Amino acid sequence: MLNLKFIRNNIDDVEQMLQNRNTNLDLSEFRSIDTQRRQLLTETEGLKNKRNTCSDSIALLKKQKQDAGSQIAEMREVSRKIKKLDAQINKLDNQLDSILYMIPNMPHESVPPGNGEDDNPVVRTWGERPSMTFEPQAHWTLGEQLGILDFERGAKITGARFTLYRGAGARLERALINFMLDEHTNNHGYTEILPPFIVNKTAMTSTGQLPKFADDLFKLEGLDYYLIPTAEVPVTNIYQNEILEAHELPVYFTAYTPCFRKEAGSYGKDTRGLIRQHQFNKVELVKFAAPENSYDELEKLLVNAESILQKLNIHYQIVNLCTGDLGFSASKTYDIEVWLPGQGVFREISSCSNFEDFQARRANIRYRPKEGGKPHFVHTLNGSGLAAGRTLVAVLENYQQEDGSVVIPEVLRPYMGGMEVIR
RNA sequence: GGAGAGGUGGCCGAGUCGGCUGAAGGCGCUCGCCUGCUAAGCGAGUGAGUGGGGAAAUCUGCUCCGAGGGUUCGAAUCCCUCCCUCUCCGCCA
Repeated sequence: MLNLKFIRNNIDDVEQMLQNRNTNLDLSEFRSIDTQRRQLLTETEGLKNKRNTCSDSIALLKKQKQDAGSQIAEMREVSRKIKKLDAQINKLDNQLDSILYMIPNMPHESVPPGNGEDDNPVVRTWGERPSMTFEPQAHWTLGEQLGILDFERGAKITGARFTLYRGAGARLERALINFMLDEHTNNHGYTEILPPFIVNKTAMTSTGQLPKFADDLFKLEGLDYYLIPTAEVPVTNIYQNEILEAHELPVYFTAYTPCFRKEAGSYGKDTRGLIRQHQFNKVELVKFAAPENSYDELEKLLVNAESILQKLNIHYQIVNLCTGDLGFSASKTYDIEVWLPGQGVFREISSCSNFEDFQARRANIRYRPKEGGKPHFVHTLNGSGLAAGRTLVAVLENYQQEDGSVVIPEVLRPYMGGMEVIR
């Protein structure tokens, strides 16, 4: 969330930002609650000051065995007033919080203006479209023909948007996960994490999934526990309510987890194939950085994610999300979009974001600056490195051959027991 | 699931019959002194949040001893609820 004082002092900018992000939120309520709250706060603090000093003198009187009856009677009245005021303030605090939690992050100045995904400028492109002398197939056709993806049985076991992997398909997904983790831990300096796949409400609120996006989460019956929609949630919360030392920053974590999303509101979208599942696998990259170099860290994180596709030798492009397409918690986001010949489109395979102190403020993650003094909020970043299911889609579609077989990319073969082709 | 113990500042750890304890003592850290360097020693300082005054150094109010309620003029200290940790027993991957 944003800093209360920041909103108070820059309310016009915040309202402009809400417009740019197509967010329908009126801040007039915020204004009135905020001023009211501050009035009551001054009042109650004055009374508390009186109570504190009086309590001291009552203690003194009692020690000297003198009568303190009249003061006690007076303070009884004061305490009653304080209790009443505090209750009012508490109510206002809750109202204020619920507004604060719904305000999205301020975009960084380098974020281009725009209404939606069509306005995202392409930052750079890597590689080329594979030249195919035949009509490329979509991955769902390839996967079913090869017997490695079984959409019907997945739906039978659970429902729509659940898929059964089989044989070389299951192994290929596992190979991709292991390959990615090895790259990030061995070559990019990340520490591997295996976090809980179920988290509590506090963790979900810290990273921004709650309260606004409850509809997209799977909640466990009768508990305040949720299935994670991304490893970002448990991994960012590793340092919830902690103060790090400046020399510890930046911290790099990578984690494989399954991800669970309801995909509410996307009925009829990407219904075929592996693109939009309720459960998918992802290797995530998470960073905690000092504010002064968090944007350098974002560029590096992006490069780390890209390197996976480069080693797989798959064509992709990078877009800079515009104000209208930017996620709720992010200040800036790059999407990596991979080329899918079977569908003839670029599809998002990774989303790399700097959240600045937006999540850190919610999660209360701070660090003590080198020069000493009060702790500051860290900047948090994360990005997919990459979504494994969609990477598998990209491999199938880009490495397909005319006969429907799929060549396994060189770098994955050691992870596939030396297998070279799936046929 | 049953029985018991406990949750205090960056860490360890005191806190008596509720009141000069935002918190003793120690460690760590910072600054200074001293020894040729290192180690040791000596002295001083060192929690967080939020509000107000001042150009600033800084001064000042309020809150915080797992979380939330309650009792009281006053609670880290008493009562209730919840959460977490540890030990033992049972069960289980």
